[in-house]
Amino acid sequence: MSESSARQRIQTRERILEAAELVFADNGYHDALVDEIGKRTSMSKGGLYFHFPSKEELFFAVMDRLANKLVKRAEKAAAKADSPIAAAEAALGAVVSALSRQKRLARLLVTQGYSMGNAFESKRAEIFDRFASVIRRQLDEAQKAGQIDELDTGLASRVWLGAVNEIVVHWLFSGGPSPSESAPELKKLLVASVGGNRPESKPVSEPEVVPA
Amino acid sequence: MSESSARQRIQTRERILEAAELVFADNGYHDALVDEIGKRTSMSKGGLYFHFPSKEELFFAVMDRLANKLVKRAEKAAAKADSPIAAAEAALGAVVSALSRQKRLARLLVTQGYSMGNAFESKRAEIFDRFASVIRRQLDEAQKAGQIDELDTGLASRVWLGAVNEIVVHWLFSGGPSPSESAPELKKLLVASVGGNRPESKPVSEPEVVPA
DNA sequence: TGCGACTGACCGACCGGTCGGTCGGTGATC
DNA sequence: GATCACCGACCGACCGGTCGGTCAGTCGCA
Repeated sequence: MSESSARQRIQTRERILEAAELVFADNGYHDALVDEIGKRTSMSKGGLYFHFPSKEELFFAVMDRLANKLVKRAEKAAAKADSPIAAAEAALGAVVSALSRQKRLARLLVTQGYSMGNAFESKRAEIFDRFASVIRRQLDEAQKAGQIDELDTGLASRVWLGAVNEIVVHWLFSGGPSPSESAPELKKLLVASVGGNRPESKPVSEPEVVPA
Repeated sequence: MSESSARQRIQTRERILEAAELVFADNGYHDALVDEIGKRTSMSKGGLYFHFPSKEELFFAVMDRLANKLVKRAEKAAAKADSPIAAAEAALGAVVSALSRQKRLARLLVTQGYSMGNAFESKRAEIFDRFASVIRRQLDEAQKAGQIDELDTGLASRVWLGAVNEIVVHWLFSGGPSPSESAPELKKLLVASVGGNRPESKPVSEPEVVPA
């Protein structure tokens, strides 16, 4: 049964990725030990190296998997909204609420990558660009619809992302308020930054909470 | 002459700090070698360890020194402005222009710290809080003066910081436009985010360029 | 019997930190 | 002003723990 064995294979990979996610999130790339990932997977180091060629590749795989999940979540939230500006808000809200619910996930995406050293740069850029372009697409639509000012939506999307990033980091490092707590006020600021709320925009409902 | 020897002492410390700044900026904490710092200082490892108790302490000293410089610069720029909201813009502009001029400095402040691992968290928090409170103070003033909306200035200052941070990182990692290039548009977005530009606010002149 | 999945002992490069030693200068003593 | 004790600054060979990665071997299934 090459069928079921293939299934088995990706299941094992998944198991490893999940364990690796935990370990990387807690310790950062450099301080994460391959042996520790092995322990959590109940698999030896050699076993891990059968499935992934290096610690670095494993880390990238973890990051890709997470970014995929989150981007999809953001896009889904955006699709449900009934106006472009609301969609942008919804996408942002979805990300914020997901990160708020899972500190580890937040740590991993937002800071732990850097501990890899300069090799992480292009990966970071790739992932953040994906998020930025989700926001950006909505802002472009909003602009076409006349909901917001003429402006550089590429820059604006990065401002939004950066804002979220900082709120999350502040929460993680300084014990600031949970991002989801600040979300309403944060959305107000960001929408105002692009000149939204023309006559008045209806408030956007929070995305419902679904397990990751 | 304990006088001149004390002077000598801090001069040597300064020499080390400068070399360390380069090496940490280029390689990140973990990939930076103490030996390399020694090479650049024309001093042996033992010599370095005479002046600093550990690699970690040396790194923190480098970060503190930089943060001090930049915060002072921001405060000076703010002091020159003639309205609170202009002061906030000026402070932000000063930081952006300093970082634009020195990629290495930008790298160090904005990303390389994380490569130290979780030990860096509190240092990062401390440094960013210092910048945030410079912005925040101005926003508080602006609010008192009725220049901007009622809002959480703590949150807003972090939004501003985060935005700058992301613009800088994007420049560093993805070869985006220089932050100083985006600065005017960026300022517009951020001022709008706090509801500035009431009747109209006069544009703020760029801080003059002085060597760091 | 062949093969994919997995084991775990082992390797060796790497690097922060140590420590015995060197040396130029300084100031007290005669 | 010569001698000497002393000290702070610095040297650099070396140590020792760590950890990513390897590989010969095992096991079970088809």
